Amino acid sequence: MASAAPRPGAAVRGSATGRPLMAALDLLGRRWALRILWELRHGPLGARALQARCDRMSSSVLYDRLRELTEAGLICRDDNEPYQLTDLGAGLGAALEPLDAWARNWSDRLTSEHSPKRRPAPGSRPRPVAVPRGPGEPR
Amino acid sequence: MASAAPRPGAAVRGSATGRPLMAALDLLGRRWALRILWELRHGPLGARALQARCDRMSSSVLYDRLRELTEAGLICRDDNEPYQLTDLGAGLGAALEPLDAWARNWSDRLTSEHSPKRRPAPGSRPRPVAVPRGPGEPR
DNA sequence: CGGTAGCGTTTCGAATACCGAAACACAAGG
DNA sequence: CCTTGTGTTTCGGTATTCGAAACGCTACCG
Repeated sequence: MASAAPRPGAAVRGSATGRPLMAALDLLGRRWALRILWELRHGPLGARALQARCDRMSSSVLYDRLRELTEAGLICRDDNEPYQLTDLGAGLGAALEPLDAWARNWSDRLTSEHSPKRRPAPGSRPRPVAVPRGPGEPR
Repeated sequence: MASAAPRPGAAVRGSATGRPLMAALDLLGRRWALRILWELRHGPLGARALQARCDRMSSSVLYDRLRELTEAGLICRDDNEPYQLTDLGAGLGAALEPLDAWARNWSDRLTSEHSPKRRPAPGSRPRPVAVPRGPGEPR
């Protein structure tokens, strides 16, 4: 049986504190979760249509995710209509864009420094940075 | 033995496409990964100090994450100095803020609609939203 | 009727990730 | 020496997550 969907305030993967960001990353970090939301951006889709768009996604995971995302209020469905995003789920898309941009930059850096093992080319290796005094702290 | 750290371009958890965002979520969605980065925002920390700040994190996972984050170029260490963020890792903090803000809003909504099971109070249930025609597509 | 095709959904064995505690190595100090 | 404090690895057990196959249902069609 699949366990309960991550909720802010309760213990989640990544930390027992239940900080909202942790809960979000727990939810979204699960396999295919984000991909499902992504596919739904284009419009409502049925379960099998979703599965078709997400190559290799198995249906058990699909339904686990659908249930979790529904409990989280990111998707919903009317009666037996196809699944669709809620306004909350749609807002998530915008919130992910900076992370997406960062990830692209990250990807560029990793791939430009010739891929082989890990050790970046001499002179271009990751430099430490002066710590910017983060404002909030995790609790 | 721990497997290789997720890299953009290679298959990762969440999708076989290796889209940068997916790889990022794979990496960051792993238990304690983000927490470690978060703790390092305050300044360099040694392994045991990190473990102390992250209650209940077991050392085996800690070192798995440290290795992964290092391979990903988000953290580094000079010789046997404490671990610290790279500029790339520090930039991630900023990229996460919108997501953090979204997560707080999400948290507020979930907790305000009296927690019980899932069905939100009548009249406040998640409404579907007109699909905003997302620009990019997954691939 | 049968059959077969599409959909939503569940079951189940196997792989993986995670945990907690113990141990190893190594350096410094008393 | 012996203790104390680091950084790190190993190991057995447990929980989570996966993928493939199966199940049930509603058409639709010959």
